[in-house]
Amino acid sequence: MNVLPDRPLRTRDEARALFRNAILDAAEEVFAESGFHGARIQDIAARARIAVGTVYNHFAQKDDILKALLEERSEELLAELQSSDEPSTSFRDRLQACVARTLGYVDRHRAFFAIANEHGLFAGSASPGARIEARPVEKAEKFRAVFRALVDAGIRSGELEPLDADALARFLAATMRAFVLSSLAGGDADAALTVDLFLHGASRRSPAPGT
Amino acid sequence: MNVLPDRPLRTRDEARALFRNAILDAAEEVFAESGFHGARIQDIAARARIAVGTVYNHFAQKDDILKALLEERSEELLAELQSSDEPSTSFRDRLQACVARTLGYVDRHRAFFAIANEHGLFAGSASPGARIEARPVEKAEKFRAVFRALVDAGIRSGELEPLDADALARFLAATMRAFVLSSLAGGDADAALTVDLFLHGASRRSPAPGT
Amino acid sequence: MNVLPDRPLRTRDEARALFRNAILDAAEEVFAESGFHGARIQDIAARARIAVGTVYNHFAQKDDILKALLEERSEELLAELQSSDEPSTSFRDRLQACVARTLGYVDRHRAFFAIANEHGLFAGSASPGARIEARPVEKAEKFRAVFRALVDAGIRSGELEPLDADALARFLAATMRAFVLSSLAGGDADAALTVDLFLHGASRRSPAPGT
Amino acid sequence: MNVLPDRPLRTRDEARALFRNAILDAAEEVFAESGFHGARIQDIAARARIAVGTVYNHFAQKDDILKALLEERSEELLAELQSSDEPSTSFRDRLQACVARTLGYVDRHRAFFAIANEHGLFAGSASPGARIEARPVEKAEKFRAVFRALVDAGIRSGELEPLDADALARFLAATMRAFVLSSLAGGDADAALTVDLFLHGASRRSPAPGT
DNA sequence: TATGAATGAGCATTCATTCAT
DNA sequence: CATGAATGAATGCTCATTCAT
Repeated sequence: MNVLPDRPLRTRDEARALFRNAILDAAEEVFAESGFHGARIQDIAARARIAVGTVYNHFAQKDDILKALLEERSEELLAELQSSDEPSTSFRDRLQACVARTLGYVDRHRAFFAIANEHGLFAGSASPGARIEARPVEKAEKFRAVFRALVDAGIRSGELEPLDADALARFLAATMRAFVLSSLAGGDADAALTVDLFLHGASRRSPAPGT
Repeated sequence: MNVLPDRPLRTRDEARALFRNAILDAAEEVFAESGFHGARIQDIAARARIAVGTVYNHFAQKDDILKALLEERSEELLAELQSSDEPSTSFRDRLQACVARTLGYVDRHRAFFAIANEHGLFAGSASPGARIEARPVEKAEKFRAVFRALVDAGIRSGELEPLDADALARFLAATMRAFVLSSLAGGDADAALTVDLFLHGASRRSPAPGT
Repeated sequence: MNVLPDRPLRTRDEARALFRNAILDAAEEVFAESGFHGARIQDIAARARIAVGTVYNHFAQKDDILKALLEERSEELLAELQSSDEPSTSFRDRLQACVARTLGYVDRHRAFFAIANEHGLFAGSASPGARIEARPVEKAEKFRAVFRALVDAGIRSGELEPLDADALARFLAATMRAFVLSSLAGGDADAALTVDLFLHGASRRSPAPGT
Repeated sequence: MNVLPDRPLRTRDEARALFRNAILDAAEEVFAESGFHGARIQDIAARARIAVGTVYNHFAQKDDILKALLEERSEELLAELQSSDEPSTSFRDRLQACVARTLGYVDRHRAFFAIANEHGLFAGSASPGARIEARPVEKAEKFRAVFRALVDAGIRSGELEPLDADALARFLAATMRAFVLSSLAGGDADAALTVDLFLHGASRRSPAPGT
């Protein structure tokens, strides 16, 4: 076992956290590669360079690994989104910052997003079988809340059409998801384009002269 | 077993097709309820009121049931979308017809969509583990092609902004997906609103008077 | 697999019963050799010359095998004891017949008795851990009832001292158990001696002349 | 950990003995509650308020805890039985003292007896799987010896019927076991009745007048 | 020596697949 | 071809035991 290479361990809790993290990191990769059901605890343990039993010293069940993964990684992203939101700036700028930050996080945690999407974190999956109990849904709620808040602000400031805020929030989530997936699939993902499409749609703005 | 109650069977093939369909229908429900991995062949057989062995007389492996399901159901939808597309009408009308037809199909095949979403048919999942081999991806390609064709037509006719057609197609797929999911979740899904957001985005169009 | 060698199987139920019995027989041996916890399903399956999965086609859990074993074998013994009881004969004869029958059954089902004793069937174990749920206890109750009935008859007929019938029944069970165990351990077990000790105890009856 | 609260520890050995005893006491309870196989080292350690590793500083294997428990507790009882045996008194009195002492010990060590019975200390279990190696049997031998000695004395003094001494010893053990179990189960256990049944059996002594 | 986390062999149970009827 | 019981590889989880601190 060599989760903790060089520096001597300070505290017991520090060591625990290292193991826990090694497991989560390994699980992130294995889940992303094989899906939740296809992932074997043994694979996760092997990838983390620890024994199977050790996994169970940190998580009571396989489910709990997934839950912790979704919970903690998305909490990170949420924190990043919220901490960096500048309510004073224009709505468009806030939106673009949000998109850019998300795309950045995606780039650093491709595996997590692959999993998160499969489990409807970003925009609800419709299949109950894909969800592991209710917890992930709570997380999804938080994301929805972030989008909803953004959209509300936009409506209040008059920058967004005063439509059904929930529908707009869903539309925003979907638009972002589309470009996040494109980015995951190896494509380019342009925050400016994303925001532009969300704001102005795909229709021609400046009609060709002489039309 | 009683898949085929009243009318006497004409041909051998007719009987085979009835079994095959009963299996696919059962699988659609069971997959939607429990996810692909959670679904047991036995459950599918039971739902179809046939024996386990019979399932294997029609499909070599569990995977093949899913593949056939995605293949055939989406072929249906594709056919419906293409057959009803009136190239002569305005782009907006074609688009709205497409959205309306899709929402209608969703309503008749909720279970199929739940599955299709999980397997990235409509807008690619990023997790390889969630996909069952490569076939579904081919189907997804066909959907992309439909959207792509629509978008191309829109660009050519000058009704859409001449942006990256792939990006626009993805944007269209995502927008539709958002409202399809909302519809699946029991919400209202308005074809007109969908099209509107796709075309003009969420930003305020007619500034409040006196702004 | 060869649970059912020669004669062709008549009915489906007949085949089921053969498997079920093969499993119970195998389990009887394995449990007796290794104890319940030491016995592995695989061992039972191997001894029955069937696959592990087949065991689970007949019993939902390991526990259920033990329960069925105790239940069915003791029901057999109970039936034998009751069916052969001649209420018209003298108490002593009835008692002796009961003991003799039991010793005979023991001889034919040594393994079962080893298990039954471990699980308190015959005279309650005091350790809750050794018992598998409550069912065996119900069986034990039935045995107690048989002894109790015998003892009651003895008291009524005036052949037994009118003491606490429960205590007498316990005493009878214990006496029989002692000789059953002795018989299991390979010793001689004499029905007449058993009955004699139960009836007259160990003290000297006819004092040596000149004492 | 606080096995040794107040008084300062004299010697190293004294400390060792305290730990050892704490473990045995804890094991006695846990074994009695869950059976040997159901008991986890961790449970025993927790009950003793020490760490798992500490258990292994005192006992090399789980088995050894059980062995020591049976060994030492039964040695205590044996010592008590032997030390208090007055060879000069009448056989019946010696017997009754023996029974009374045993019942007293049972009352103070219910858990031990639950275990001892399960492991055939008092009157051999027939299941090899229930036994943990050969040691407990040696202990059982000692008990048998005590009963055997008592019975021999009885025969020699002419107070017992000169039957097979082993059979009589087994009969005595069984009789005592029956009342010990009754006592464990919460019933009354009467030393006088026990002795009486052993000596004179259950049959009517003073025929109803006029018979 | 006490500690308690790491270890991994071991086992019950599941379920896709086969095949005799 | 339908049937459904048999099959056995695969996997989650447990827990006695070890060992670095």
